[in-house]
Amino acid sequence: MDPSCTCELCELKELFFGNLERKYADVICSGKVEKEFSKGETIIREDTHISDFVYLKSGLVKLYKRGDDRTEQIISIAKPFDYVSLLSVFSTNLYNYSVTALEDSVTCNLKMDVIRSIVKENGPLALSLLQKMSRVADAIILDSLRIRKKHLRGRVAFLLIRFATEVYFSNEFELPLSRKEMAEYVGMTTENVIRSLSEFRKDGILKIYGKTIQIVNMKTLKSISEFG
Amino acid sequence: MDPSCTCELCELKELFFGNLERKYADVICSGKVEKEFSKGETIIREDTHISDFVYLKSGLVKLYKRGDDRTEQIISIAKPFDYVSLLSVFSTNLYNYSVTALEDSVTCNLKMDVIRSIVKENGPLALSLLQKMSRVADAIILDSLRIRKKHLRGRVAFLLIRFATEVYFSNEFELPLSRKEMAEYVGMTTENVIRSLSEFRKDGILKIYGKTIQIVNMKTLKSISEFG
DNA sequence: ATAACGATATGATAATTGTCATGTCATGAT
DNA sequence: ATCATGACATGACAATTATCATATCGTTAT
Repeated sequence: MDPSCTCELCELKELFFGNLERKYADVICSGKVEKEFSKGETIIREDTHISDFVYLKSGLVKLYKRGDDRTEQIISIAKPFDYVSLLSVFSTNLYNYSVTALEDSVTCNLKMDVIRSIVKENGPLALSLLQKMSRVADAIILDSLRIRKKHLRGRVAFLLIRFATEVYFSNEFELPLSRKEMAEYVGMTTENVIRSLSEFRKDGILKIYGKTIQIVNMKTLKSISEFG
Repeated sequence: MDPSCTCELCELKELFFGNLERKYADVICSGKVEKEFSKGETIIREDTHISDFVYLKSGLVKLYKRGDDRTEQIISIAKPFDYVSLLSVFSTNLYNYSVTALEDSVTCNLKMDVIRSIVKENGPLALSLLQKMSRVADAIILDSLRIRKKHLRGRVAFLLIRFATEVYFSNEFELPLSRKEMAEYVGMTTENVIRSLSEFRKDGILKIYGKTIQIVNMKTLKSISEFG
């Protein structure tokens, strides 16, 4: 294997390389390209031709669909090694979703036709991909169902808890989303998301300094997320 | 290939057999079991151990998630050869969703461990499955986004148009869902779904005889579905 | 420095949806 | 035959959310 191909922390390594014979590993190694994106930069634009299989190495991104006017619908927030381009990639020639960096991010890109041809010759790798895709799709669908059961405040609480427990591992963090984006994710209005945050602040559940959120009363927030 | 293995109309044939050498085809053929379900019978119950890969040969089913009390959230309505157990099957040991027959249905069941082991040895088959799964997941997610953008009336209109154009291929059909199930699919209350239907009837857009729906003014219904 | 803009914030009001009560009808159980 | 039950239906009212107006603040462009 090409020694320069050292994605030490990269799940790609497990995903692909654990299942690859040397000859394929070399093909992938030599074909992979790392790309850096600053916060706010678009990584994938929907309705664009799919040429690359894109994997997130570091950073944070949003997966979303553009609307008619200036509205977007956010489908999910992805941490490193979550899917990214994994959906649609095998079913169509055009990306169905857009992806934008919420924080400075690095992706690892591989040519789709290389992936496709290697998948054909490598069952274990294919099985890994099936598992990965299955997990990603499930997570998106289940989250969406969870959110739909809640009211405004519950949705906002859910989102905050997500960031605290699964992205930043801290009760204090800087929101990677604007209020508008939070609204696009939970399917409510920007004003109403702001109102919820203000209420949480007034109730002593949160402290808010611009985009910095400190969860003071996680217990209450959790119960709001569950019921509301 | 076992000549008794004649799923003439079955997509499984294309999916598997087109990609299988004779020895694998025989394994699958001898392992497959057809099961019949009457309308209303449960095909898959969530939180149950996944042993089979289930494919819908004929009929119509709903994919849904059970709630706390007596509520369900319907995720999608599946025609023959749409996914069915395709989601979650590769990622977990327990079904994440339940599946129930909306019309008399026949499934083709294959043992998961057989599928898994064959996938490992057969790349092209794996690629077919990846494409299939990708398409199914995308359809569910995109539909869910489409529905969320609409108001009550638009959601109901959307659902009716779906049945007319993609399931029954006719402007007159018998609803396979109760009003309650329609509500569970579009994410609104049963009463409000009924109200929408009544309004459509009063406006001369539909004729309703119990579960039989006749779409009189498809053009208006479509515009309601698009805006509403 | 100033203007323009977008993000954040809040209030008033309108629109939409949910909840509860009530009633009919068809169906199946006793 | 009668009763209980659940699906369908409608109205009145409450709860929730959206829309519109307005204001502040910080940032960027000129």
